[in-house]
Amino acid sequence: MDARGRTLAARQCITVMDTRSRDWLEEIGVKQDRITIDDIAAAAGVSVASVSRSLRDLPGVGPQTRQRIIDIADELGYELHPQASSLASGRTSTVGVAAPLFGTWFPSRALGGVHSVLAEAGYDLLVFMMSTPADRRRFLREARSFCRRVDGLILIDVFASSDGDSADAFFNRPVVAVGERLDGAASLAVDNRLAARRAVEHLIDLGHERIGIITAPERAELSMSTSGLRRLGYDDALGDAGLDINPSLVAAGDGSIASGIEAMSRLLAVPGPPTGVFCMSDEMAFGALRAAQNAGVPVPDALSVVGFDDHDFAEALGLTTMRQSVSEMGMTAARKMLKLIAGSEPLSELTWDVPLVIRQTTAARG
Amino acid sequence: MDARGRTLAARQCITVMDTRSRDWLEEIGVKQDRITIDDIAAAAGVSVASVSRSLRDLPGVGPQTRQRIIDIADELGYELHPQASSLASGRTSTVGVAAPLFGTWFPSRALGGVHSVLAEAGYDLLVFMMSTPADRRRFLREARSFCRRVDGLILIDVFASSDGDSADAFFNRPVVAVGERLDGAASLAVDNRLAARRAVEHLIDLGHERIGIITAPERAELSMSTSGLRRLGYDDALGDAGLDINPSLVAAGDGSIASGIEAMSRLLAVPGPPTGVFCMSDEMAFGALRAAQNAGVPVPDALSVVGFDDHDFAEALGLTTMRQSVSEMGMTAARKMLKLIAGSEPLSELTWDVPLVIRQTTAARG
DNA sequence: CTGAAAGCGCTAACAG
DNA sequence: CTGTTAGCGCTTTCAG
Repeated sequence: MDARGRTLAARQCITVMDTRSRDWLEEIGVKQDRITIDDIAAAAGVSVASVSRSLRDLPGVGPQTRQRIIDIADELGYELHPQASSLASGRTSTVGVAAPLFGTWFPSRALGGVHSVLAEAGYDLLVFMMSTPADRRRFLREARSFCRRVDGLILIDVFASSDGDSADAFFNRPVVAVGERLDGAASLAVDNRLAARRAVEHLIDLGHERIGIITAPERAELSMSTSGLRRLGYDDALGDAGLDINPSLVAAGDGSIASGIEAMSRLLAVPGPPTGVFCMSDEMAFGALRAAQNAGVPVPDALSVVGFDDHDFAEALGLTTMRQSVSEMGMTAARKMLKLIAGSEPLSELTWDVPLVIRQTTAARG
Repeated sequence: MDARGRTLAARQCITVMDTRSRDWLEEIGVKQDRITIDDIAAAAGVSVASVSRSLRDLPGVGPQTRQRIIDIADELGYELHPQASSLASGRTSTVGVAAPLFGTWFPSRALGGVHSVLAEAGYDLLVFMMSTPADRRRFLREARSFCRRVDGLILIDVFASSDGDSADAFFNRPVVAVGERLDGAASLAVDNRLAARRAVEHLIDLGHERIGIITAPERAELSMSTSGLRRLGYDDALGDAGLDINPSLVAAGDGSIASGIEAMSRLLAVPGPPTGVFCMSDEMAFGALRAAQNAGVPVPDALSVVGFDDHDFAEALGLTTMRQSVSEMGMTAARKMLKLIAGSEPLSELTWDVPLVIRQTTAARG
């Protein structure tokens, strides 16, 4: 350790220990920068085994001995060395979270939920972001070594092809998937088809008959992606109501506001324009709202819009939408992970409810 | 290892090894689940030291020996045990990122930038989220043990009081702060005062004289927070232009869209309402835009609005704003961290430029 | 209830 | 260029 490091370590001690304990440390011959379990054992006059047991609330230590050890460790500012502990025990006290893109609403929100419960349980979070296809390949390549660093893996909104091993076999760790079902993983998924159907039925109930849809992109890798399922829900609702599916009322977006603006503009330009529109994401719905405004089409008087997500902005903008409660999904996923790690539960597939939240962008057909 | 674990490990091997290598493994007596450096050494007929050197591109191994070792490791699907490596070397190949709230735009975006460069450099990311004051306390309490798990710490948008140790001394690791200056840390900060001044000057240049401001909350802990500095910039601009600072044109928001709506509504109700408004965040600006729309005040004809952030939505909504390029800030911070870890650079304070981006919500006073 | 001792898998001197 | 060896700091049988 260089001079600078030494100084820093010394300063740090000042924060942690009072004068008495520092003197004491020297008295008992501890001069190192880093306090180890041996120091505590020496200071307490016991073996390292007893220290380890005491500090981890394991049985096999007398009450007064234990308390003394804890007090001393406290006073000396002892801190467990995570890597050493992990090497010896095989546990890591860390869970991995892989998600497509943290700069994006859904995964960020979910990550927040996951973190809040895991932090409380004393787990750290190792993150792996997959924005690009290259990242996805990298993940597959590095996944196994990544997984050695964690006790479990939470996959947010990531698809894993099921050819070959199931998820827990491949990663050799318990895994919980949020947003999608996954073979060999506990999952927390949304019934996208049903939810979309409900959204469109809301429009139908309001008396709308020319109902458009702004779609999100398909994922080529998957036979039935979120987008595809939501599209089926749209078809279901229209079909059940005896309404035709009009291809000119289907506009493709890419998930962004800008694409929502563009798609809505196209829809508004159709000969018989829709009086109601279902958007596969709130962001596109925001765009749709803006396009309507630009075109002078009053919402909800001349146009009803329903979104999907319940994005943070949805309430303020009065958007009627399907609520995903992503943060809560994250928390639930984290709790499930904790149980899986403890080995106290089997895998399970939970379908997350997506209620309709009616606000100000939908109204009965004028 | 229980039966289930054993099975999984076996299945996993199938993915990684072809038949030949599996037979070979048994031949040379390897029967464990986890392949260690010793197995590679045995298989290659060399010492573990040579394996370690070869795999880490360290000098001191003959070219053909090295290649043979690499091939064998590859064939056997050898994977470094991170904790063991870390325990022995003292390095962790991980950097910590602490931020207030990942569900929020600024930190999420920054995290994305940080991750992209760190991932490429082979570092993992350990995250620590501080949404609540309780989280902040927890961070201070656990920071030192958290830091043992990382080679460096990136603080996004977190304030640390400077009483007591400087940052690198306290954490005993290199730290880079993004968003704020911090004693003992490299920093990447924005000149909030100057940027706000520029925003308001833009309005002044456009001929506006009654210029309102929608403020973000102060942080009680700090004498001069982001919000306070931006307010000073507003005062600077008005002062220099010889315009009065009218307290009734100052409306407080909390950063949210909803608060922006409310604040703008208040401003619009003032006897001499502003013709231009500077919002301390884009989100509040979105709210302001909506309030104007609700009130039938055309933007930018009767009201100019300038925000601060260049939020993802700003472009689509045509908002004139001060661009922070948060993702790039994150990338720059990460690169700086890499250099600090390598020990090749001193701390530095970089002031990040915040250019004005003129879009459609500002225009000359009509 | 307590201690001794054998590792966990890898790195890094130090010899040869 | 290569091998030997002594740890890194903690956990966990196994004895006592």
